[in-house]
Amino acid sequence: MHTSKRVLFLDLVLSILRLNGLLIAEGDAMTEKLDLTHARWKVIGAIALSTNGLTVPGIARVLGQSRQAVQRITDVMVEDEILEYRANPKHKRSVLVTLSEEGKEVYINLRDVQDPWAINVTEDIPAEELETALRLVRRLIKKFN
Amino acid sequence: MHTSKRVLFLDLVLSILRLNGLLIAEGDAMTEKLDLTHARWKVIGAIALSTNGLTVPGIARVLGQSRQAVQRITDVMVEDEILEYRANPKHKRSVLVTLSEEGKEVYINLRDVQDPWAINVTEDIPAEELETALRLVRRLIKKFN
DNA sequence: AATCGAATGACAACATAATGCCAAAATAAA
DNA sequence: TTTATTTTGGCATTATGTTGTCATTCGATT
Repeated sequence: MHTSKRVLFLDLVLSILRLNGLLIAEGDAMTEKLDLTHARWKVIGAIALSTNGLTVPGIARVLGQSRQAVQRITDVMVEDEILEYRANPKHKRSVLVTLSEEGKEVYINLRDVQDPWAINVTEDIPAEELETALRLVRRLIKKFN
Repeated sequence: MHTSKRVLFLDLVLSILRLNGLLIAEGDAMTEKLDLTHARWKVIGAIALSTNGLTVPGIARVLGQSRQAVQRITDVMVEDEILEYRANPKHKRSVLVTLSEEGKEVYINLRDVQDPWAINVTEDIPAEELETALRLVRRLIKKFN
């Protein structure tokens, strides 16, 4: 049966919205014992994946959120000594957000629960399918940037 | 270059979080003139795609959200006469949420902006890729249900 | 029919995020 | 350099969503 691309795409959009909600629930359940919330582990994940450090608006762009929302979270995480603000050589006002020593430990603990989860979930999914999906998702992201 | 499935998957997860944010921004920009917010068009979309009507918790399941959040939105949308609560033959307390006459018009307007957008975005993307991605996303949704 | 567990509605408290606004700084363009 | 545009920080307001709790209803099991 032939389904039009339009319907296919709208279905994909709704499914991604749904998967987003489920992923957040998964993450929250997974990080419950680490005293993390999704707002927090999303920020930690974004920073950990970056190579040269990220500014607050940079994190917001990676996460597809408003910079104000990210700023709020990073401020309290700096207070909690999970994150640190460091001078940004490329920008006087916009500081870089980095993991503190404690934050790095948190990240290690995060990976300790995240990795087995990722391995388990993808157990029966070929890498090729993941790659194809990732390529498409990135392609869409580019369009909307 | 070979990337492990684990990293691939975690990358996909972050990308989906990001795409989610961008899709919401796209939708909000698109529906600005329709006086809709993403919380609202998500509900309208879910109802419109259902065949036999949906209850509030049903909508929440489709959207991957809490039923309380959906209830809050549907309550104000009923006040605004976009939605209607109808008796549910299968459940005494859990009513069905349907589009009112005005709501149907809103949905028509929604499709008027949504369809060209969907067609435009998928212009250079083969249907097969969309199908593959949709299959994977649904597969993941099933895992997390 | 009686009972038990799951689903639902209702409400409150809280967390997260978006929006709007303005000033300062950075970047790009002239 | 000067000007214009964009980015950023900060702040307040509002919107959205989650979590927790309790009573009611539904559905399944016995």
